[in-house]
Amino acid sequence: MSWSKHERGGAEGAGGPRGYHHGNLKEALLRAALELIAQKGPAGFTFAEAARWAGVSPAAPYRHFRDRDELLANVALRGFERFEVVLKRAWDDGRPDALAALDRLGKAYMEFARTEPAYYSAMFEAGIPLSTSAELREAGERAFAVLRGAAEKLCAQMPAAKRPPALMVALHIWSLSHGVASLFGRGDAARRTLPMSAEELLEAGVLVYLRGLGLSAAGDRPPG
Amino acid sequence: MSWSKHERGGAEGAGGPRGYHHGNLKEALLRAALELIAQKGPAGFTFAEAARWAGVSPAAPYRHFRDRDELLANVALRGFERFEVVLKRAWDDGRPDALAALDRLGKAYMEFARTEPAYYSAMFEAGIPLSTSAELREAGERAFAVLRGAAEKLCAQMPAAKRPPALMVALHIWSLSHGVASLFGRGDAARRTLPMSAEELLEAGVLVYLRGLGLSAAGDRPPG
DNA sequence: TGTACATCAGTGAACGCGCGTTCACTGATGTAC
DNA sequence: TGTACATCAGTGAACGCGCGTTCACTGATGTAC
Repeated sequence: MSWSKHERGGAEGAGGPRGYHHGNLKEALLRAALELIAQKGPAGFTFAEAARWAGVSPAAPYRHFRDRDELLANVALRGFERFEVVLKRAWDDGRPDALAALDRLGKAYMEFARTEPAYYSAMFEAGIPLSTSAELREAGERAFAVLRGAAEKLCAQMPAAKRPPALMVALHIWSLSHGVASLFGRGDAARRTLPMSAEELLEAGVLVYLRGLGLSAAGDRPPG
Repeated sequence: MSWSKHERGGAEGAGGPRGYHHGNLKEALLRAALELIAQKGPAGFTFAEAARWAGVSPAAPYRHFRDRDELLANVALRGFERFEVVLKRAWDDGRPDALAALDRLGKAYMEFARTEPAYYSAMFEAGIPLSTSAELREAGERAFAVLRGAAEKLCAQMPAAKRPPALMVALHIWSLSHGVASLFGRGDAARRTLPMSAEELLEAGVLVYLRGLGLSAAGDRPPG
């Protein structure tokens, strides 16, 4: 790896002419894919165009990725890794208390979907089988594990007699977040309009849900 | 319209040779699109292949649809219409009571997503702007109106002082349903695995949510 | 420090393919009289 | 009932295009001595 010597930005342009070797083509291709997905969705992204965008011949990408799908899967993998980091930071081990931390977690979820639509769709909407690679599946599970950890902390606050399964709680919160994000959370033309922000909608939904679980601190009057 | 004379099935095959005129090509193309979307997703579906599948020359579809997108939008339109019918039947004006009817509604939602994945992805995941046509937007709104009507009936049962906005309730239920459906509800390779059925997950989630709204009949102990 | 060499990461030309789209056309259908 | 004609819904050949993929190749880099 000689990346440190040849660190380069995205496409050709800023940085003057490059030599015969790109130096960091794999990285540049990942960024190109991200850019193209953001522009036209995971469907409208081609291997050839990624190469062009990276300023390289159409044969070059084959040195780094078997095919288009492998590149896409790598984008999704990286997306899960970032997602995990973002969610973990927001959750912050449930400090100062689980409810406040969960609120941040929801906001972070929506912010990720909004500001990284390309990652988000590679991860959840590109139809990449999780079986593509063990690495991908594990990265996805680590991201989900943050939600699950949050659910466990919440459930631990409840009296054992009326404690729901933490896994189920995590799945509910994930589903609601994903539903809000994909229906209302993005800037596409395909977006549905809404009388409130997606963040607010999600926050209100989670509060109602938690109250339903019996978490008494979770808002004592109906939200609106 | 001479369809009654020439009523035909999907692709060429059963039914013997057809004449110069197909007789019901528009219909056949819609079915072909549906079939192809089901097989390879909304991305992997081409105008030319739909024509081939309908047993017709590649130029023929242009008599019925301006381009690929218009055909896709028609699939989505028809999907919303069917979705509305299915949801309405399940809701059945809230008989015998709103909670039982809402439970049926949730099951119907999931069943539609599961048995009609092609419609479902054309409607929600193909990235077709709702602004494509007024017809499409209105069909989408009519389908959502069923959920909204259900939310209104539920809210009406609550004391006015603690009554949440029905629109918000409808959006929460829709988001949760869509989230469960798209993460766990379909047969793709991209599906996530789950320790329970998607229907059960959704039902449990809705119950918790309703309890959070203060609907006391909505299950008095935590589900699991 | 210099030289020879292996390895790596690119090139660029070529290919076959399927798609979208157009065009003048033609067979079938429906209708006016 | 029959004939002439307008309209409609197809054909099929052709085109340009961009993609995916391969191939022998070559320039740059790193390393052994």
